[in-house]
Amino acid sequence: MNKKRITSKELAKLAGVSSATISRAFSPDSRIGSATRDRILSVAREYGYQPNAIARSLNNQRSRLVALVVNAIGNPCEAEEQQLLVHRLQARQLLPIILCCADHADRLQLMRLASTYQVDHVVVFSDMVSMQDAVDIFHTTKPIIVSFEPLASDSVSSISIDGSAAADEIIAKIVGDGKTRFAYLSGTQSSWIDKLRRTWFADALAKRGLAFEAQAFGDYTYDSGFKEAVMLLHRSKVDAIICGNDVMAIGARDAARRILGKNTPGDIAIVGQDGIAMAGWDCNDLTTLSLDHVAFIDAVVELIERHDADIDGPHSITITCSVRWGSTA
Amino acid sequence: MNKKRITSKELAKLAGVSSATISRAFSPDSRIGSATRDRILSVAREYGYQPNAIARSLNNQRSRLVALVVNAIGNPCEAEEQQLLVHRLQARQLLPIILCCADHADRLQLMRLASTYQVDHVVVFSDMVSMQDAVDIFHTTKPIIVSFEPLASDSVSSISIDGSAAADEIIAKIVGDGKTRFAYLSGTQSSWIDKLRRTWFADALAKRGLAFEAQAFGDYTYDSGFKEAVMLLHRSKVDAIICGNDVMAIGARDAARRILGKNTPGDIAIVGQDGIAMAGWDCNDLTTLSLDHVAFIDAVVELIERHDADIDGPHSITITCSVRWGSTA
DNA sequence: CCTGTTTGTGTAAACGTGTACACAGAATAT
DNA sequence: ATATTCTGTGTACACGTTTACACAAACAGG
Repeated sequence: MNKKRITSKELAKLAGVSSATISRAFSPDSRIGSATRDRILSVAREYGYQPNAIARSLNNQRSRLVALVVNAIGNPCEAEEQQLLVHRLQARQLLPIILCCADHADRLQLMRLASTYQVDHVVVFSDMVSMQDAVDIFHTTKPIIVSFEPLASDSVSSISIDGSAAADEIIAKIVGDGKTRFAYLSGTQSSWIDKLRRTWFADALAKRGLAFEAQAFGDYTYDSGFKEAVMLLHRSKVDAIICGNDVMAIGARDAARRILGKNTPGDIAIVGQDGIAMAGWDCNDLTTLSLDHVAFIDAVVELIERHDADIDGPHSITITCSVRWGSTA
Repeated sequence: MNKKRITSKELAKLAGVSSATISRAFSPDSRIGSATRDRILSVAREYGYQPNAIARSLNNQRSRLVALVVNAIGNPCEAEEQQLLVHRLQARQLLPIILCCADHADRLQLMRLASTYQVDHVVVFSDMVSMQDAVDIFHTTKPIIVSFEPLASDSVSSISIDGSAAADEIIAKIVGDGKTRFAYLSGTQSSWIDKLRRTWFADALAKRGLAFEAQAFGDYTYDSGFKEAVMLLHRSKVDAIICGNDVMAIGARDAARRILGKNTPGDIAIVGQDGIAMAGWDCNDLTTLSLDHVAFIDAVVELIERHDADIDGPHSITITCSVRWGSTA
């Protein structure tokens, strides 16, 4: 049970070779006789030897650890992407370390802690961390920022997301259905990502001589979507609500139906953003500005691989959003 | 940007001390003059020095890394607990490495990889990994198994979950409402956790002279809940479905309502398990056998701390479930 | 003033790898 | 036949810390 792990030197003695040869047996492309290798591997299996990755990292200057900075784990909008990314990383023998923190100061502290572990790559999903903070903390690593905005430089790679065309499609449909009074339900007060998403819709409205009549601020949760929608609908006579994410949209839909007896899309149109799996569930069937999660994570992996191989290529990739049409708008 | 990280020896030269003193400046309880420490810390800040955690781990034999073996990240039932645990770990300066793999062989391979990193603790959430596998792979670490069943030994700690009383309450209510024909919708074919959960309800039924009339197998997803419920309701005349988790219960409810026009709880009673936040959303309002996530994670942290401090105490903790009453049963 | 303790610091070894270098022997070329 | 390459292995050091030990200086009590 609590047996100590065997080291390469001890195994060397057992196999009658030097510790260097042990190391070679575990390195695929190294000069070693195949008979020796087989013998070593067999003895290694017998004694349960595995090279110590910590020692190897120290020597190699490569830890094969990847830090993922995220807002939350439970939040479905991020979770689907996290899941995909974790799988892709693991297929490349990279281990993900999750950094997830509600408080901003704590989050920076946490990032500093992770940087101490010499992570090879950093993926920042969180819009709460500025590019500058990430670069300062991981000055040795070149972080990958998921930014919704192309801000790559020589020290940061970025993936940006363009939803303007999809937003235009959605607005066209809703306006075509005769709706004219729009509200925007933000996910956060401060985030510029939220501002950008809002702009996609605001521009589409402006093109048609319209504008948002009202705005409210939630926190990306169901409860905040519910509460803010109630207040919004009591305050003004809007007939369409664009929400910062899908979960809030579900909350808003529930509020409209339950508290005010309004149905979608007849009485009111409700639109989400993200395109999470739950949006497609029969009980939700949400119309939503949908991100292609696979393409998105493909892009992240692509950037990581370039970074790994020190390949110079474009450091910014843009993903275009599409629409998932449901029965709420 | 790609500047190399400064080492303790270099900093020592800059501060006019030896590298040992640098190390002491960063260790809270070590003999060092406070003037020296202040000077070192100030120089360190100036040059952006941080001790290399990899090197420290190699020396200390403690990595402060924790491996979390989970089934999925996106799955809400686990995600809430993962989120809580990650926060608690980070507050203790422990970094979580997520191991998440659909395929069983891959999962074992992944666990071997993580064990290579000398993780200090292992938390196995997954019911797909046997206790024996975990012990074999992490023979140096004493894994913590979340097991639903008290199987602690000197090499494994465990947290078990008892839902029998809550299941009895639920069955009492449903039978009291006049339902008699029960079906169980499992989450998996093979998992013994699923079997255990089913037993809680089966026992409660047996106490009242009843038994499950039908059984179906899904995979814990919404879609499988929907599909299996449709088949179940076409096949037999059940008027109550107990589901393996909340997400499947929502799928089953949608199927009953949409495909067969049956409403809860009048026509059919539907019960979930887990007590995820979504169960409380207005559009769901699920009756569910609910786990106290906070108590649960408290228990995990408790075991980790005991393990950390080498305190001998009971290695098994049991959490009792309660009922969340909704409008579906 | 001498002995004994405390305080602060440096020296050196250890943690477990990977790899540059050296070198012996085998294989190949001339 | 010798000269040259190639193959397989060992030796020794580096990676960046922490810490046991040694030691000088400061300080206490007699």
